[in-house]
This record gives sequence, C-alpha cells and structure tokens, in this order.
Amino acid sequence: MRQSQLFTKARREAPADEVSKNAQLLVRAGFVHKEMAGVYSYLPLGRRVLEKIERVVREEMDAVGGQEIRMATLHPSEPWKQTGAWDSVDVVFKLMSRTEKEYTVGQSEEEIVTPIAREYLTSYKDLPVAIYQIGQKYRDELRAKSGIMRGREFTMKDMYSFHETQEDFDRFYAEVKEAYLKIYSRLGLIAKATEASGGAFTTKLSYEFMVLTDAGEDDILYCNHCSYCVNAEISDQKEGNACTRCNAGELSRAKASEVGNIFDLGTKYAKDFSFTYKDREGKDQLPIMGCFGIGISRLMGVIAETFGDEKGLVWSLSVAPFAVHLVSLGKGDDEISKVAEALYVDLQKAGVEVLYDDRDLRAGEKFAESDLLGIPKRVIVGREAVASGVFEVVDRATGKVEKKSREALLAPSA
RNA sequence: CGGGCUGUAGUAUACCGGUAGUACGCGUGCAUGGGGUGCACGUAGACCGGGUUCAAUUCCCGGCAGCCCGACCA
Repeated sequence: MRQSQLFTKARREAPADEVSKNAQLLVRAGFVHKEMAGVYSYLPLGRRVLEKIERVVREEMDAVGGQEIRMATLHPSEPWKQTGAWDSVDVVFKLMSRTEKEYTVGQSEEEIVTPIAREYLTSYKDLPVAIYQIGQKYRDELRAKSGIMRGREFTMKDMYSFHETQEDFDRFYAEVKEAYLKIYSRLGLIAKATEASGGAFTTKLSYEFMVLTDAGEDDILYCNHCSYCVNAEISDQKEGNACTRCNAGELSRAKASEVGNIFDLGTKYAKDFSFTYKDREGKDQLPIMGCFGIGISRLMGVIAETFGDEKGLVWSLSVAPFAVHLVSLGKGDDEISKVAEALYVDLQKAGVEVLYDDRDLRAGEKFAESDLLGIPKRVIVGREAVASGVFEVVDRATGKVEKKSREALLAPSA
C-alpha cells in the first residue's frame, strides 16, 4: 500500500474527547473514527489489525474443531422473551419497527444459536459440536468508556458447543482454555485464566481471561508463584495472603481487562428451547452447552494500551497492519525514489505486507508518523542506502537499528 | 442511572454582551531536504431551541452531544 493513497492520515494532536491511551493513539494514527460514545468505525489500518487478531482466533478455534458460521445480528424478540433475557438482561437493545414489531440486536447469540442447533443436532451421533462466529455485538451500556475497550458496539468471537455428557463438556472446556491461552500468547499478551462468577446464567464457576493493564476494569488477585488467579469481586482473600493453591506464593492485586470468558451453560438454553436429541436408547436428552467468548476489538485496545509508548502505537508482527514500513527520504531525488520503488515492488513480490511512505514530506515528519503508526519494522531509503546498497532497518519496539542488504530484506525469514 | 465538567474552523485551542484570534491541517508559490523546516498569500468556525437585552458566540433555562467519578458490566 502506498501511503500517498492511504485513505487516512495521522494527526498531530490527540482528540480532546478521548482520555484513554488506546483511543487517543488509534484516533491520532487514523486507525479508527469515533462515531459516538462507545462506537467506532475501523479505517483501513484499524481494520487490518482487527483482521489479524481475527485470523489468530480463527486458527485456534478451527484447531479445537470449531466450525465458523455467521449468525444474524438483527434478532426477533421472541427467543429473547423465551429465555427471559428480554426483561432480565438490561444491556439488551430493544428496537421497534414501523409495524410495531419488536427486535433486538445481538449482544450474545444463545437465543439464535440454540434454535439453529436444535434443527440439526437430533442424534447423539451429531455430538459433540462447536460452532462459532466472529461478528458485531451490541450492548446498551449506560456508560461507554476506555475507548474501544468498552463500547456499545464491538467485535466478538463467540463459540457455542453442545455435548452429550458433562465429562465431554469438561474435556472440551479444558481444550478451549488452552486454545485461549495460546491465542493471547500469539498476540504477545500475558493472560491469566481467572476464576470468576458465572454471571447471570449459571451458578457454576467460570473462567475469565484477564490481561493485566491499568486500563482494565477488573481487579484480580493472582499468585506470584503458580497460575492461580481469581477475580477480586468473588474472592474473600486479600493482597498479601499466601496462595492457597501452591502454598508457596503470595497474592498480588492488579487491574486487568477481561479479554475472554468461558461458561458452562448446562442445559438452560436446551430447556428454554426444548432442544433434545435421541440418545443410544432412543430417549430424548438435553445437551450440555458451553459458551466461549473473546472480545476481538477489546483485544485491539488492550494491545494498544499495553505496547503503545510516548511516540505512538507499537504492534507485534502477528497483529500489525503491515509488517514493514518502507520510508523513502529526499524529494525529487530520482535515485532514491527509483531504489525505493523497486524495493517496494520486490517486497510485495516476496509476500511482505508493506506500507510504502512515498509521500513528499520531510524526514522528521515521516519518522514521527511512522513511530505513531507502530509498524514493527521500518526500512529507510535515503542517500546512504542508495550509495551503499545497505538499508537501515529500525525496530519500532526496541528502536534498534540494523543494516540489511536488499537480499537480506527479501529473504523469506526477514 | 446518580453526581460533576465541557460544547468555538477539519484538528487543538484563545478572547469577548457590540458576531471571533492563534497554531496545526488543507490549497498556491518560493526556499529547504535524515527527527513534525522556513517565509508569503489563501481556505475555513460559535451544537440546537427558547429567554433576558438596543444587541447573545458570550448571561439564564431547556434539549442534545461528549468526557470524568460512581453504580452497572454476558
């Protein structure tokens, strides 16, 4: 992508109506556009980041056998009334049509997925099954805050699984828990599987996946020795207490952001929708259902919060909108632009995702903006490079400078 | 939802009861060319409704919007 053609451009100043680091940086850098409180549009660069995160999530969900679908986001009110959520869940948006028919927009999809599953899962032979989607969710939050981390519209991956037995559910639950931890680690984040309350729909314990960040809304207690971690709101323990699991560590308290959760829904929704399948004896049975969520757009916010520095955003390769920022310097210098253009073409041929700053701007401005965008590697084409054939490569995260030949840059591993 | 604060060019802001100034951006030109360069010219603005007043962007009321604290948080 040529930066001269890029739809957005960075701004010098942070928006006055954003306080959170993620929103300030993302808006300044032109990754997102604020539509209203808690609702953002994702511009080319931001959309690319979202897609990178989705890709990682998709791969890991496919790896545990999940099948991707796409459910409706405009929902009839009936199933929501059937489960009671229409009245009991206060973040449900309620819409009315011209003919006074009531609708909602999805804030979770049990009400939609369960009737679909009922249609196809009629025998024990059909189980277990896990289906998921990545899509928009809508919640009528009283107060949106923290930029893209807590919005009224956001992108979420939600997977639903159906099982014959509790044992089978537990097996799958454990697999997904591992898949989740793998996802966060691939995104460069350290997440803790945290014991939490099951929320509105189950009395069982659930797991929340928490990333430590000051921008988070949750307080957690975690052991400095083992992996024990618990949401402070359900714990009667305190900071400084000895860890009751490993008896070796001590509990610390920290702010964290919930970037995923998994719930054992039991048979609640199967009952609500009279969803049964035939077991081996031909008897009707209620399947056990699980729900597994990951906040895709929130993850993007958490990543921006966690890695962004005073100069701007910092993306790791797995989520960066582009792998390389190719920056040419020197206006009207035919030699430089010839070399830069050729390198741009070759990098693309080599399969490298490259943003090429071909604009006629001064070096300082280009560098400042490059820092703001946070693309992992910056390759500079200036007089030196043209003369020596060696390119300066700057690592955005560390600031380290390497010198690389054209061949090294085009090598698959680079 | 309770409490507080704020609405001025595209962005960030200043001043003011007599309809607005700066910086950035954007456009044109000249100079410049490895960390947001310099100069000149140009472009562009008071959230909406009502009230007070000779006169309101300014004061008052209401609405709407945004932000913060709390509450809430599938």
